[in-house]
Amino acid sequence: MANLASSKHNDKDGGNNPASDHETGLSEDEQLDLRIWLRLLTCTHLIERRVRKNLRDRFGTTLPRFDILAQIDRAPVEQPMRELSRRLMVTNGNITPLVDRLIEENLIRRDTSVEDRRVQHVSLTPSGRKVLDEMIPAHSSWVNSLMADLDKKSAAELYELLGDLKKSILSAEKS
Amino acid sequence: MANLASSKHNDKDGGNNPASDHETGLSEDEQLDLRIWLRLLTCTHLIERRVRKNLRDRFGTTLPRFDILAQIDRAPVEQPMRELSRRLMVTNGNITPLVDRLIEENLIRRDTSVEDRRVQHVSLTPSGRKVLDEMIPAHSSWVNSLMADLDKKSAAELYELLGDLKKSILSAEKS
DNA sequence: ACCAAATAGTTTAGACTTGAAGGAATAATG
DNA sequence: CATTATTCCTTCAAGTCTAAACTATTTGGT
Repeated sequence: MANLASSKHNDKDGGNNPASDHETGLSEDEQLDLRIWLRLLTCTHLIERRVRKNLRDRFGTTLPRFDILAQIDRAPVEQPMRELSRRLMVTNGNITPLVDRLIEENLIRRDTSVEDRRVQHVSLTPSGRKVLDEMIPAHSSWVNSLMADLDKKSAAELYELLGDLKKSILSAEKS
Repeated sequence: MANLASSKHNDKDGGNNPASDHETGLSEDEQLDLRIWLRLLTCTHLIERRVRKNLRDRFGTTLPRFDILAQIDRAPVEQPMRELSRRLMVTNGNITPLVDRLIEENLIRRDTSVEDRRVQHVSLTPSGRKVLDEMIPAHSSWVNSLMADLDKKSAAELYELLGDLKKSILSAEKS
């Protein structure tokens, strides 16, 4: 779901703060941050919705399953489940049933690591490889077409600024 | 979940396309688009995770419930459920049980419209008003602190570029 | 007025996600 | 070594989300 909030919250400073908005009680900067957050969510939801629909219509699969396959493919070597959950930023308990499902569909394999028997290595089957080789360029083209109106310079700037935002978030999380 | 994909997909053009990456078979622009998409997701997930945790720890509630309350508050007048689902960009069937839950908690009310009896108007109760008045500034401060390292100019640019991206997505969806 | 089409909401089945608790294996410490 | 702590994964309950089918109501075209 989204995360909507900025609103006409009561102004409690009596209008003494010149940088505050009488409707919200928030400073301009605070408002801008919230607006960024809302746009971020909007863009993410719009893209996700399109990708989900296309994955379902054209490949009969779901975004989480595709994400797992793509992440397995992305890694240089066999990776443990913990790597999947870390990279996909979801909890461990989420990965297990998704992997179960992909194994049922014969798209991936799960093998207990020889060095550490707690670890489960996950890898693509030939069948999974084949399916993914069709899905990846399709997925890329969907995203590409959604961003088609963004010129190259804007795209590069957006990429940089999102990097700055990410850094800011991570630095705030640390403290 | 995320949506990971760019990957070392096989290069099928035999290296004849000067703008393509031998590892991915994608042009630079296509790669940039995918990278933007991944960063967008990362930022969204990081912020959502923090907001969810704070809502749970400090208010014992969830993000979807907060979103509903905030969206009701945000509207100038009583709004029908369809407005909620449209603005929060979720399906209708999702809103109903969330509203049911908030009614149970005595935070909102649902009244059948007099003009059109299909329509259900949703509004805050005094209790909901009170709770929300505490949540909104808290939420704002959380987002604010996550973006603290972003200077004002960057924030303004990011906001604009996300607007451009949104426009691009919507224009692609139309066609 | 009649009736097909459209609209608002609800319900349902299936899927995903989280946080917390637990089991198995390994690492760290005395 | 023996014990404690940590790590990896699974299981579980509760909640969210979607798409599709359904009900109730209103609208539009005749």
